[in-house]
Order: sequence, then structure tokens, then C-alpha cells
Amino acid sequence: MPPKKRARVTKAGKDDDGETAGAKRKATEKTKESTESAAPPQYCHWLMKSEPESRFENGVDMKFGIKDLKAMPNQTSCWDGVRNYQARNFMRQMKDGQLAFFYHSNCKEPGIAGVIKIVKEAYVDHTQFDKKDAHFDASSKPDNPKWSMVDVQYQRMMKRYIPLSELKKYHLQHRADGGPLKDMALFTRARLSVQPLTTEEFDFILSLEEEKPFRWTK
DNA sequence: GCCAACGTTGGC
DNA sequence: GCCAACGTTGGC
Repeated sequence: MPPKKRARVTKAGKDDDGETAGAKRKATEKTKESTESAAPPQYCHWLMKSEPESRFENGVDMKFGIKDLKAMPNQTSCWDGVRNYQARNFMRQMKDGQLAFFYHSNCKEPGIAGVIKIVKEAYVDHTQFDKKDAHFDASSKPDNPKWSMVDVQYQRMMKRYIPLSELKKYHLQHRADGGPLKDMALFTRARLSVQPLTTEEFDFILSLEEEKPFRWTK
């Protein structure tokens, strides 16, 4: 039922519980004496990247901008094609009703285009088994699927587009003065296509909608 | 189109 | 389990 979309992420390693070697090592150290419930911090806001301009991968157009989501039935789509364990694990943490920014990547002017809502929590990404899909994963078996997806629904456009360049200026400024974007994953983990935002980061970015585009003040 | 950053692979 | 080679992301 959920319509189709494409998100793009790297192929990743073979570890079937989905941690990189480094992350796993850390987790093991951490959970040695503490119990299972040494849970990761719970995030409730997200940023999800997708490409609004045409680009062909294995003969398939990866274009899926916020307008494409809005044009879907019920303005809803599954977020398939994520093939990176960190990104997948963040999707598995997502809860029904949480909000995310729809980020336009790999385009003329990258930036945050709008707000979307998680409307279905993580379930099996069927495209991993589809040989014709750009993100087919021959190493994933139906009895033990590797990759998950969520469903998202369009909420609204940003009142104004928030370009990456502007976010970066705030990031640099906040690194110096301790402001809310000082550790934003968009800059500290630039290649992650699904990333968490703290409430402070999310609220600060929303507040930018009301501001004039950033200018350096002398 | 270039290429830096970084994640993954595979030889040893 | 190190690490060089390779592949991908995504800004510019």
C-alpha cells in the first residue's frame, strides 16, 4: 500500500546485527557490566536526505524531492533503499508521529525543504530482495532481512528554504559560542543519510524560518 | 566533474 | 585484526 520512493545510501558491511566493527566494539565494552538496557539516547527528531534532482543509479532515477512525496497518495511514502547500518538503526528507533526534516541533497542548493512525519515504524524494506531495484542486496535473505524502512507523510514546506550554507554558518558560529547547532550531525557525520536531531537543534532550525537569511555581523 | 571524507572490503 | 585499496556520498 505505501507508495514507492527511493532514498540512497551506501552499501554497507556484513554484520547482521547491523553494527560496524567499531560501533560493536564500543557497545560490547559498554554493556559488559550494565544490562541490556544500556539504551542509546532516545531521539525524537530526525533529518532525512533525499535527492530532488534526477540521477541514475543502475538505470533507475533516484529523484525524490519533497514535491514527489507530496504528490504521493495520502502524501505518504515508504523510505526505502537505505543501505547503511547507522542510518537503518536510526530508522528503527523512529516512533510513530515523530517529525523529521526533509533534506534535499546532491543538488544545486542543498538544504532543508520541509517537515515530514513518521507514520509507520520500521518494517522490512522489500526492495532489498528485488533484483531489479537499484538497492538490491544479494546478501540479504528473506528469512533474515537486513534492511528496514519507515513510512513518512508530508507535513508542510518550510516557510522559507533553509540552505545548507546557512546552517553551516550557524554551525561554525555555534562551535565557537556553544550554540545549538555546534554538534549537528549534518556536519559532524556528513554522510549519514538518516540522522537524529536534538530538540534544541530541531527548535532552533524551526526558528530560522522566521529569520532573515543569515548574515555575518561585523 | 572533481575530490575530500569516510565507510567497506579483503589480503595478509 | 591491521591497513591499503576501493567505493560512495555529497558539497562545491
